[in-house]
Amino acid sequence: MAGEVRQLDDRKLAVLRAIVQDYVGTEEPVGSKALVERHNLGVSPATVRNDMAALEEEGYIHQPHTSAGRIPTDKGYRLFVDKLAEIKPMSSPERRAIRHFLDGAVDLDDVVTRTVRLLAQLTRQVAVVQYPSLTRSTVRHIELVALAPAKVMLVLITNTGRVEQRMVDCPGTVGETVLADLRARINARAAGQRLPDVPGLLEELPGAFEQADRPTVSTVLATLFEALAEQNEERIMLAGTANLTRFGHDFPLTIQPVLEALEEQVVLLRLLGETTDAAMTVRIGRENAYEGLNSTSVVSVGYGSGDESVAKLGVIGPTRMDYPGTMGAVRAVARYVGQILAES
Amino acid sequence: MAGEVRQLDDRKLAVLRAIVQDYVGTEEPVGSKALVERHNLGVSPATVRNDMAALEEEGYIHQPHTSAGRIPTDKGYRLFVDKLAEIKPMSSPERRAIRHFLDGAVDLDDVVTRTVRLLAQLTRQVAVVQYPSLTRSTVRHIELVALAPAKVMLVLITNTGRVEQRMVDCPGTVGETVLADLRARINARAAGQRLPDVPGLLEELPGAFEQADRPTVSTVLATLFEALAEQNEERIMLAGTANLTRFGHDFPLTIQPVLEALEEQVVLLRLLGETTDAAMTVRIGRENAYEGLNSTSVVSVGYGSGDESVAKLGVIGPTRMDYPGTMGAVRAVARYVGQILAES
DNA sequence: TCTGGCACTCGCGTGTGCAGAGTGCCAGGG
DNA sequence: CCCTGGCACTCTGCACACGCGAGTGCCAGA
Repeated sequence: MAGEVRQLDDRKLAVLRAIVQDYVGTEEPVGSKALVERHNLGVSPATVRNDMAALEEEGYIHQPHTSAGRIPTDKGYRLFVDKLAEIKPMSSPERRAIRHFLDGAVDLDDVVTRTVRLLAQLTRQVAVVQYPSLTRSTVRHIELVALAPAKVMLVLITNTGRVEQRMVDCPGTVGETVLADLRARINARAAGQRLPDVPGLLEELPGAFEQADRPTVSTVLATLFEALAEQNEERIMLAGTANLTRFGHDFPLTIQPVLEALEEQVVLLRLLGETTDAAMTVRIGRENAYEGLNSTSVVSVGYGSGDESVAKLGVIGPTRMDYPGTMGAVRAVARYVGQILAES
Repeated sequence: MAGEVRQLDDRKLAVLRAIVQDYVGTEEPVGSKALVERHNLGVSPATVRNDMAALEEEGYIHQPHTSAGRIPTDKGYRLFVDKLAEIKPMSSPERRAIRHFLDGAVDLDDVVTRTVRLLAQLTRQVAVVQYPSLTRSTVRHIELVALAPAKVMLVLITNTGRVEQRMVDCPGTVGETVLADLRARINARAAGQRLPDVPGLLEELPGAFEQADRPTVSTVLATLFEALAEQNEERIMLAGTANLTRFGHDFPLTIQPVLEALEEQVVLLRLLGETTDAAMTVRIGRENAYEGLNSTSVVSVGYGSGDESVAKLGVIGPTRMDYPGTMGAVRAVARYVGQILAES
């Protein structure tokens, strides 16, 4: 008896899976007859109808109008993603294409640009790539350049290749020897350290200088700390907005809030921020906090040069998306970007 | 008699102006009756109809269907922009708002970001701002940093605050003294020079070094020249794509090619490239070379820190746009950005 | 040269009718 | 007890017809 119950449930799940697959393919509500024709479930339309009724009762599917086919709900997609589908690995030509496309990059900007375009093209959706975040990275080098007697340029270079620069207006003239000394001391202590740890390591530094130079040193350090702390500066790159036109028929209504969301870096950052670091995150429809994205799904994952992720990337598309394929593409791209970053 | 002929022409032009203004406001074909009601031309609808027939004959307006009102053609807008309209100056509160908004910027990235957002908001259209181009700028400073025994980072800083960095893999170990010497020599000759002129000035440089160091020097210089020459790297910033949703009813058809165009930096760069430097350029509808933008108009102008323009900015909107207002906003923003750049 | 009048043309919104797809339910069979 | 075939029902989408209103072009008169 218990066996039969499970049997039943298995079939319902199969029906749900079939509905999701068909709907994603055709974009039209799917009916019982079409279902049995296209997938060879070994039962009749009537049986499927009963299962559909049950699935609707449970809230996994929904019919837009009384005599139309069924459409998966957010809950239905959720179940599909969690239990019914597996991430579809990229084919080996696809892998080669990815690798080839990313290998040509010359600097960090280029890596990010290429990545985001690639992802948009692979998934035919909107792609988002976050620049390797300052917080997670380590200091590769800090450079001080005297531009004018009392003007110093500070350049911060991270292990991920990111460069941040700041102008410093010093309280007085800065001697070249002092600057060289300061540069050496800063780098001796900070190089290789994680950015958030750096201020603690440099705190005592002004004490090592002569009284006269301390204001200058302090000013430079203050600017450096500011640059280190400025997490807001996390930048994001977008591509594939033109793919939004494939969204649906009730077009302007759906697309406008999405375009607005995409313009707000803050929204995007928060969106990616919700990604749990290593594992791939899928947010479906109303699961997204930002309501402009209530009819979209976000697939995101962290990427990084080593084991740990320094930033995130992802894809935004309609809830009706090809989840296995999208997840496969996102995962593959994230891996390769990680490798590229590790190499450089 | 000649006076009467001119009188007539003047009225036709007034009619055209009125049609453009009304159509821009209402987005609906404008008829003769509505026209005389809203603008007080001192004549009857019938007279206006005759003028309209003449204007249509000349190709300035066009009726979408036999019994509908008239819509300006590209040629009509062109005449409007050239002869019938004046750039509308910003009101003084608007000027203050612009100034205030832009003054808060801390670095070049920030200036560009703020500018593009401001422009999008003011015009309620898509704004495009080109980063100050490397070609036009001058060298402020070139920095060389040894990251590893045979790895040097090259940082190029321009007078417009732009920073470009490159990794250099040297043929052998690089001594710190050699590097310091090279740095000093490069800056002595290149600082203050226009970027395209720099390679010529540094050509002879390897000769000043010992035989053993020349390969390294040459490698570094080669990378520098490459960075200088790389005009392709001209970057562009976009904002206001969400405003595209206000385009029209035949929406997806119109908007898709536009979104595609906006994704192609190359297209945008060429678009801005067509701007004649100082004067404001307006490209209307089919005047745009890129056919995806055939139903849009582009208003663009150069901006710069001094007299001469280092880059361009502009706005992309439907051919049916408020030209005087848009041109006013573009001009005002360009001026203020120029000032900001000059100050920093 | 402008004006008022008039007949004409269409686009658009509304309403009706029909076909097709899909459902829910019920009774019968394994 | 579950599955199946059949049947009546519901609803959408589409095609077509119709009438209204906006707008025009033209003509005769001031």
